[in-house]
Amino acid sequence: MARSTIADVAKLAGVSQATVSRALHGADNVTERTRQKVEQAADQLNFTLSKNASSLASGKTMRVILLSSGKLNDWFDANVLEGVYEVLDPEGYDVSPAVILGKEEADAYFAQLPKNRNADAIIVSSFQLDGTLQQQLKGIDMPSVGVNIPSASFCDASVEADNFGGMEKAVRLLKSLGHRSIAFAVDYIPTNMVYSTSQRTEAFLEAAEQNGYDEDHIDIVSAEPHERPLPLSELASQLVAQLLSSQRHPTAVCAETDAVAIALVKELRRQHLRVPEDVSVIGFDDANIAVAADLTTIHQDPVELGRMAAAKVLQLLGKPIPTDVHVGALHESLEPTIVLRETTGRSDS
Amino acid sequence: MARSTIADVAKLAGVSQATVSRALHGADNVTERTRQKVEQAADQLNFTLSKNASSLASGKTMRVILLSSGKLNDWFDANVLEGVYEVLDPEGYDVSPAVILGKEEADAYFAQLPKNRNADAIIVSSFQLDGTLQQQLKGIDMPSVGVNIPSASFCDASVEADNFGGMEKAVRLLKSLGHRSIAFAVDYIPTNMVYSTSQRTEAFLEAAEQNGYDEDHIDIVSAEPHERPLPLSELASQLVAQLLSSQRHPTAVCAETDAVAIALVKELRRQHLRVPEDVSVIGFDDANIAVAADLTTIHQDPVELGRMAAAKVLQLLGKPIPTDVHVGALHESLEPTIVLRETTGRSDS
DNA sequence: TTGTAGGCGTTATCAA
DNA sequence: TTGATAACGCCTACAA
Repeated sequence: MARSTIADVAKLAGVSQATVSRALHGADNVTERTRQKVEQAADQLNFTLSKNASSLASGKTMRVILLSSGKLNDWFDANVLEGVYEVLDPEGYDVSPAVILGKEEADAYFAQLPKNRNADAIIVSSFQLDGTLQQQLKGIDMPSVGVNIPSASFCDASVEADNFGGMEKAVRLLKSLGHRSIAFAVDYIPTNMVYSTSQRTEAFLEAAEQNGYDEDHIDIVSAEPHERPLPLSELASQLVAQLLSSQRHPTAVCAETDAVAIALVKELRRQHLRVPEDVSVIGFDDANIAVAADLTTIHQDPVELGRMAAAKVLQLLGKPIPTDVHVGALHESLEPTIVLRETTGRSDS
Repeated sequence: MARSTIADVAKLAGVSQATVSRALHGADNVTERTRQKVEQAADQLNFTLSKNASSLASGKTMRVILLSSGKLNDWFDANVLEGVYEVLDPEGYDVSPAVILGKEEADAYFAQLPKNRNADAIIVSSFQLDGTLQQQLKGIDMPSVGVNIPSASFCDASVEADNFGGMEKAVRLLKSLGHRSIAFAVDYIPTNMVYSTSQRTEAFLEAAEQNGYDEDHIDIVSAEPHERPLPLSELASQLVAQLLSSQRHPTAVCAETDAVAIALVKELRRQHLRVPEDVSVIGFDDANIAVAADLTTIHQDPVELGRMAAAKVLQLLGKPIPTDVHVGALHESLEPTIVLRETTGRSDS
């Protein structure tokens, strides 16, 4: 069955193509009677508008790109995608996910992007862009909104989970629990690409200082430099070794992510240290693995970040925004919360 | 900066539009020298082809729809998406995710689908389609491939994880461990939509029988009917109550999914039963929460399912298939494996 | 190997 | 409110 075109519908309904187009788009300047005729005809012919043809003619693609720095099955990225999809899909937008894993890929992608007007807007999730890329992003003619991007002022809008606020809460919790010496555990981060999570080390240091921890009571433990991702067990083993051999004897550790935290807990227990009795551990993210592992952690909500980002896209595109989506300033920050579970407790010492 | 068109490039390169098109598509019938000229010109003008215009002219959309029955942040669906993306993206295809959550949405979507030639192919993931929908899917002119769809013969191709084979392994494990009375735990499944996981109950029963368990040594515990998703703790509490009050005193339980299994483990421990000493628990899926919770489980690989599905799409589209992707028969089944962790052990009784 | 020209299915402008 | 008709940017016979 050959696809029918707007011309067929027009003929069947006895009107012009233009009218069909108007009717099917719910334009206001169409008689109710005409609209009905058209809709009937369209139904009969099993017709819907071709997105491609519409796009070509109108210049609107009805598509927005979601650029992720992680794979689509990463907890964070999958959740952002879900949020973005939730608000964009009902508005008739396709969301076109794209992933960019390293600096080279990013360069290649952005070099080709400005030329390519194949989307109405772009959402960039979770990585820092260097000066060149920022320029390129600015240079393209479509609105851009950043998600969890440090200093995202080069985007037209942005949302982020406040790493600093989150870390502050974690540190304050540890202080309340009586921990005198605390540590931060972090995987090695390749220098050629800065991710959102890399803010967290800085955030931890800042929070620790502000809460009265001095150099002699702070440890930063991190993995050896490595090219490809380390198995978590290997990572944890390196980190725990540093933790246990530190002269500062930390009794609590914040981890960069839940995954790192969980690996830490397992390795600590393997070394016959009790968590939380001997060592407290706090994660970051509150991914679904955190509840599975009963991990105390900092909760952020990437689905909501995605929703908000999508709302900003709509806003920048001059579209009405669904009432159930929050929308505030162009650049917004979400305050993480802390979730107490089983891996933190009072310090004995 | 106004977007430049193929005409601009043609002029600058001193060739015809047709040649530009050919050159940029890597057609073989273009002189190397010509190609270079064209590429240079394109570069200079910051030009790339417009996907929309190409699609319209060629009839190929270079887009494939991925239809999920779960949200995009569900473990299974996110992983399938990743797999699909991994193989389709390098081939120049966009993957356009769409989610359909209930029977009504499915009806609406499929009713509109046949009319809508906005993709080159469709991948349908993880739900059973009733007769009508099957007909509609058959009726459309684009290739369809199913992922984890029971009896997917109405798709042009399909891949699935073998629930029966997986369950068989789980049951055999329990038998080896000396468990005489075993149970299966399952959430209530709304009757208006059949998911892939609903095969698992059947699979369990079949496996149990074949391994010599009779009616007096098999329990199926399931939640009360409910409309909206139950909190897992609530679900677990219902299930554990049934488990512990059964006259058959099961010493091991297979769960429909990892999430159910983990909730079960927590609730059992809350009731002061030891896992695995008193009760063994096996999950299904080997999602990332399973390793976080040290859960013994049946491992399946949805990323690989996604990859294979995408490869089949390519195949159906008559495209060459990347060498690193497995491709076999049109309808294939993947055998799950069992992963031993900490929630299973010998039966004491 | 390259060029010419018609057409892909809509939208938008301008009249009517 | 509706109807002609010219774009939109590219592809693909077909011809050269």
